[in-house]
Amino acid sequence: MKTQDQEKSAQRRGTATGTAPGSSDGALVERWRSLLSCYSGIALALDRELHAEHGITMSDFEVLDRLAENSHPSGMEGCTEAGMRIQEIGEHIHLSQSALSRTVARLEKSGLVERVLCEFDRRGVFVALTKNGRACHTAAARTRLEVLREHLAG
Amino acid sequence: MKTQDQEKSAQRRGTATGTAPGSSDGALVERWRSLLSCYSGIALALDRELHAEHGITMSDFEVLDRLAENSHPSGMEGCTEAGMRIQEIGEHIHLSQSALSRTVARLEKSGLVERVLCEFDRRGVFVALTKNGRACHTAAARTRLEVLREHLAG
DNA sequence: GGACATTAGATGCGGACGCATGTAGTGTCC
DNA sequence: GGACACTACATGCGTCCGCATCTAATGTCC
Repeated sequence: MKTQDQEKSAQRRGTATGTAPGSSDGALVERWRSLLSCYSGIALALDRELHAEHGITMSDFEVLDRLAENSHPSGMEGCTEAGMRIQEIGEHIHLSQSALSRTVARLEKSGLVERVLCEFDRRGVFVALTKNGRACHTAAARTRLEVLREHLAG
Repeated sequence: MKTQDQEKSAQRRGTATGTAPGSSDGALVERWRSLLSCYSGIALALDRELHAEHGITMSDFEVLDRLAENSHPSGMEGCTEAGMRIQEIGEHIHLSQSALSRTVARLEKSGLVERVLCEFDRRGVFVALTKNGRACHTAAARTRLEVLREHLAG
């Protein structure tokens, strides 16, 4: 189906697992491994800390973070929260639409965000931080920083 | 509950979400976001491709990869497979012990690895690539490379 | 050699994910 | 204005994960 030759030549170079030819391939895999390792370590620690200290997951925090960013983008905001469309959040987060929907549901159940039906487009939903949600985000952001300081060369 | 001040000052700097004080903190968060984004994109694509083309997950592939590395570390190997202890694999992979155990079980069920009871320590298990397992790893390694080339600046 | 801590691996459990699909509400074209 | 494609979000489903715990086999100390 494919060229066995490519792999054979890789083996001939003696570096196993495709670490062979132009060296850029090997370097690519090496970069990926390093990325994976770095991410995994931090994600594990961060998820654990966020869960232990604030009862939320990394994804939960990401959503809170987007909402917090959005609500005081320039330090000037009168209304407590205008809210963001779920879709809009989705554009700034690495989560499937379904996972995002459930994450918002979870956050709502925890009282950290509010869902407000959109008047203009009744399919849509606005999501806004509650008071508790903002407090949780503030505290969790501090936790994030601590974890990053420890695990991301600081 | 905590110092609103810190967050306020962040707002004053106008960059939201803790991008404020010593700049190293903000940079740290920025690096983390970048790492997260980079990882998420690649992981999603890689997992999809591996699943579609070889019916395995990223974790499955990682295990196959460790086994393949181990079995012909210098291009010189007579015996088909000596096998690796699960524990040993665990030292080189970012997966909990339970997840690793299940991953090996999955791979065995798919006929990609064999489990051999260890004679010396009857608690232990040796895991070795089968012929199919090696073929799958070879093919999947090519897939990985393609995905990395596309998603990791290559 | 028998009691006790320790280790290797398996497994029950609940949570989060992505994919596919369902369900409203919206735009569009005739 | 009614049919039809499309959008925004929710949900059923199967899978993978980590944590806690269990089991069986070593070691260890007396």
